[in-house]
Amino acid sequence: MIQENKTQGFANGVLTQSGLEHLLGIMAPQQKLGKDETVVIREIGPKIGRYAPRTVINAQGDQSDTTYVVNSGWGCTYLDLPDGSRQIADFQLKGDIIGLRADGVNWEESFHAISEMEVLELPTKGLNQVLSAAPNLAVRFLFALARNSAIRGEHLVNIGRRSAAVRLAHLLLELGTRLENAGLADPDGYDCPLTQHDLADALGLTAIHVNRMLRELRQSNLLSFRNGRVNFPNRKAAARFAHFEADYL
Amino acid sequence: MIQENKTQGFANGVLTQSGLEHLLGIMAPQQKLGKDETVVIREIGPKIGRYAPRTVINAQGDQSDTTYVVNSGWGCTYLDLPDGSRQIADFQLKGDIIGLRADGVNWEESFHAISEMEVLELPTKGLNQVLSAAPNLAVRFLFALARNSAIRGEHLVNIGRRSAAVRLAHLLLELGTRLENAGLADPDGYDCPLTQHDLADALGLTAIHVNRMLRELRQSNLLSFRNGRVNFPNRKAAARFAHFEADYL
DNA sequence: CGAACAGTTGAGCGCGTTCAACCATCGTGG
DNA sequence: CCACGATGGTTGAACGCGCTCAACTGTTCG
Repeated sequence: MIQENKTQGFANGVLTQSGLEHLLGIMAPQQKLGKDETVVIREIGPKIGRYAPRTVINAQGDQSDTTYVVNSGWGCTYLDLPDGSRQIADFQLKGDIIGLRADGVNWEESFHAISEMEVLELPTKGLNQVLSAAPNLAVRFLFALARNSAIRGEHLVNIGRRSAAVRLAHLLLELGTRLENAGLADPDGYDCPLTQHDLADALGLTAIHVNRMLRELRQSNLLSFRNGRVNFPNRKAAARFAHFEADYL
Repeated sequence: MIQENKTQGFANGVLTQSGLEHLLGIMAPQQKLGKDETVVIREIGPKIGRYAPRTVINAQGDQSDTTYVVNSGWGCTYLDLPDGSRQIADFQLKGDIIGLRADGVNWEESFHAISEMEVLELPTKGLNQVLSAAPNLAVRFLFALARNSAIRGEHLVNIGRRSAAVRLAHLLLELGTRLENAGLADPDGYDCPLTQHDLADALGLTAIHVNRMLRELRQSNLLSFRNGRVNFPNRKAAARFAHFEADYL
């Protein structure tokens, strides 16, 4: 039990009942768990995928018919541009869904494992049957998608209208809150596998400028990010500085 | 019939069967229309809302329990910032849904009518019942939300990684394609009720710079936007310039 | 040991901003 | 009927945030 919590994984790649229930709960905490949901999930033949850090799970333009639900680890979805740069749309943590879309619509983003990841893989084509059999599950997916849309809206505000330092602080606060909501961090900080380059690609900045802004934030005693660890020495001040309000998560 | 198509509205504020079917089709064109869908929509007591141009339909933070589906006109969802500026997350055209989310989650964006709008208003709390009665409809909502998420992803790329002129061209091409998909425009141009200020707020720019970039695009013969009309004298060149690919829509 | 990768710091440039005028159009009231 | 204020659009000048280019420092891994 303690071991399972520590790794946040399913035991030996087996889809345990408690693990699945826990995951669905985090996917959409507002929606109480229906008894049928786990049953129906199992009926559509889910697989458990494990991916090494820094591997591409699904590439831009792939004709994949898989919908993913993150169970452990950090991922990101991004778009590559012709000039070689990329833009990360959002980061995926436990309970986030990726790739759900209409049949025949190409998957125009890439999905990438940042740390080691364990994901639930569901064939998208079985979705229709799943929903008709378990309306609770349909609502759960809807809510998860709605939150995803809200997160992207907040990222748009961040990139479009905020200065580099505020942007950076906002993103690091968001990630901290999301980890907390998934039961994976406490308010004073968290382990973060992102590089400065990842942050830059998510924030529409260069890695060099991210580096400078991190120094500024550290020297202002608002937050620090060094050696894979984010710390909030004064989280209230950081939230005020970044205009961060967790309501959208 | 011709009159209805011209105004793209329901007759006299009445929810006609053909109008409703048409709207659901545009919401998620990939999904063929189930017989039960319109019936169930009617069961949850939909209203038809009409809004004058430049009015707020739903304000940031409102405890609204309404999900909207645009039937005619242009809207936008945006977030206001403490410094008085705002960021438009996306524009809503016919078939787009707004406000779908979990119970108890605040609506953290504002929804604004840009032109005169006609919207279908559905009580969000009835959603659960709707989905259990009509799984086809649930899938339709899922697909509409997934497309919305994809559009926001593309907007993130736009704002995060492209120059002002490319950004602007990309957005105007996207809006043109979306209007075409809804049967409201042809490839050479469309009527556009947006101000340069609206465009600026969507693109993370100032209205002044939008003005300059529009002049540049016009002088390059890529596209023009004057007096409420967008024209594409050379759409292929414009699409190449903007790296616009319509796959995500 | 050396290659590859992530992080760090400095100097100078340029895109998009701010500030400031000014014009055109339109609805409104004296 | 024109005066007017409000709104949207247009243009110029100068500033500054974040970029580019460049160099250098760890650290990890073959």
